[in-house]
Amino acid sequence: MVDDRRLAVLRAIVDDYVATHEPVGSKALVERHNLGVSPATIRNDMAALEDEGFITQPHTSAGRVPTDLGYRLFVDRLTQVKPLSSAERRAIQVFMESAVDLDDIMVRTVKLLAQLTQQVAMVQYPSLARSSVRHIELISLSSTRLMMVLIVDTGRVEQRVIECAAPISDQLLADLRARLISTVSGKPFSSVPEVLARFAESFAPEDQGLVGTVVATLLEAVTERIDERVVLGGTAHLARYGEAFPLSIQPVLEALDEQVVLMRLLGEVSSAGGVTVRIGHENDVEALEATSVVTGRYSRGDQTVASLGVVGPTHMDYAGAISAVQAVAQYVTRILDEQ
Amino acid sequence: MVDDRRLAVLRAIVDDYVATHEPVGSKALVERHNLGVSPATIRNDMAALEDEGFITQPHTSAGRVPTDLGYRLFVDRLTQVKPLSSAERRAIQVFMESAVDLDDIMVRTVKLLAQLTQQVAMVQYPSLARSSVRHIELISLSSTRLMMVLIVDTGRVEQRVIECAAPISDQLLADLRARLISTVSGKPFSSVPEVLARFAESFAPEDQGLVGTVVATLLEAVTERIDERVVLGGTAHLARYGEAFPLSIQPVLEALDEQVVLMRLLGEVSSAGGVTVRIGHENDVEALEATSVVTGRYSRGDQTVASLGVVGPTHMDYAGAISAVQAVAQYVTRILDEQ
DNA sequence: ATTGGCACTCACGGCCTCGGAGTGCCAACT
DNA sequence: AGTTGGCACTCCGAGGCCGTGAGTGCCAAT
Repeated sequence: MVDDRRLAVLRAIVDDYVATHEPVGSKALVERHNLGVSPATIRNDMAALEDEGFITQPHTSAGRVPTDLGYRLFVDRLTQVKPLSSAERRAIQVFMESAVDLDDIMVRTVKLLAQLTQQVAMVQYPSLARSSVRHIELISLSSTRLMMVLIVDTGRVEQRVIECAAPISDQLLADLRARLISTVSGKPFSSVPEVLARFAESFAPEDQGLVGTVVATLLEAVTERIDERVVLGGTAHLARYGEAFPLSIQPVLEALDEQVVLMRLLGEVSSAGGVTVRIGHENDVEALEATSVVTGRYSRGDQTVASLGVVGPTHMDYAGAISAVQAVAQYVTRILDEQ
Repeated sequence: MVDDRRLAVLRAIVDDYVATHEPVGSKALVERHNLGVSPATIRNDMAALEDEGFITQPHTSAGRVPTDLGYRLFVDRLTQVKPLSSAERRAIQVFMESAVDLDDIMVRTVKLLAQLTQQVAMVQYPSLARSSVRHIELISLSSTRLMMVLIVDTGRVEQRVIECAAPISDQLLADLRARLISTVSGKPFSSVPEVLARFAESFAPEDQGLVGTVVATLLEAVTERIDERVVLGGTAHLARYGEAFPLSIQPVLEALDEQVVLMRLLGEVSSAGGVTVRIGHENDVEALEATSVVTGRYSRGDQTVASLGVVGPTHMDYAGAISAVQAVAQYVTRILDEQ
């Protein structure tokens, strides 16, 4: 009973604060939400919530504001994702379906996400699909060590050292090299996994272990985010919070300017398939202490391709952001599959 | 004599205002710059400059602030571009030389430019170089009208209608189509002009007019900015101007979020080879009324490839921005040529 | 456990004052 | 004519001073 109401109070505080961006007091709370109790009772609950670290007051005799911990609890326990309206879904569909190519899809996606959430949106976007193999080389370093050199048509060069269980004969190496070259060179990264699917089978059984290792290494190199890109959109939404934003938006913009940071934000996704929310200092990027990041993953076929998400102030509409990220990720996945 | 001093005064005002972002008065002016006259004289000059529309006062009994027109005059007449220090040049060289591929060059360029100017930098970057022709089709619409359909390997489709001076025989059309396909399909855009250089010559003299038209149309389509991209960097610098920035930075960010706007900014470059400066409302983008744009062009070989530039408040360091844009454009050109 | 009452706190907005920087004008000087 | 010093005037902005009101914590009563 008591605990239930406390949660309700927390939810109400978050809701109000998100809506108004102003500390919320006990009286306003009972008026706006129909909790069937008096302000005094709420005050007690608030004191308890403050003790537990979920809310805080900017100064004595001001209303309460949720802490990062408060948002965390709110997100974990209270949010029921509100599905998008059917009108929204239709709009998304139309907007996305008119995309021309991969670049266009990404640009549209980021626009869409920024629009839906009214936040800064980011879409990670493996250029895998556009790179292709120019050449591949296998060099023997010692009897059990190989170096694989992969030359991408963008001019980039990737090197890997491969440790083999058993010594490799020069002949096998030459054979493997030749067949590998003829199989993958000129092929776009995206098709390499397919092309190599049955590659090992054509070798003698005793060599398949080694071939498998080499193939696996190559696949790893190709699948890895070699040449990733992140598109950013809706940065203007940051400016909306004027002075209300804790501190200036400058550090945030600086952070978002760094590809590396964006990658990290988008990379640190929970293994679970759903949407991840990182609140305030849960982001280990210092400049983003006052922001929350909502990320999701999208895929093509049945392999995960990359992530997308939004960045906004901690006092954001989590329910909306989560459902938008989820929905957009789904649509992108669908569009990619259709292509 | 008089006019000379007035220009000196204007320059001093711009210098001071750029440095301090505060309206500059007559007394401060004579103190900081050693104009050999008294404040009263300066006041007279200021009054004249104000009459002519070069400066203005935010309110009575405040110092003067340059108008857009004032900046224009300043840029046109007074700026002597200060060359970069040799240390700067070396740093640029090192930074740029370690670029891996085209993408990397662009990312580095935009970073560099933002760093040097402490402004928002943008680099236009024709993906021409990366697109290639998948297929080309010629369809007869009437005896003198053709439709050319160009399919790019990114999946994009370009259509052009070609009006011919004389009727075209089916046979010529079929021949042209076949030879065009075999000549350009699979070729990267960048090589198409070269590949088609002597294409028309292999046709019968009486057909060369038509073939020339078709080739010209194709070249146009290929050379045109079909699939251009713009990278943006240093947006954080906008936030530096806090409230000092006329109005909020939101509209500016919004504008910069739009590829289309960026294209326009970078596209409207004076035909002259040098650096173009557009000040305040000289940009016909409304949101950028309070900003100036400095753009330059870079090239690969001897054909102009694309533009780069910076966007900042009208009270920016024009001399620095101009020289930085110029220098970076030169370096990019050099790097591209070396590749 | 909940509630009404009460005294206390403190940010915020309005109001006023005052200093100072800057101006325009005018008369005097070169 | 151009330059200069003097002078009265304007007006922004910082600082100080309330009064108000929302909000709190505590306590006694239900």
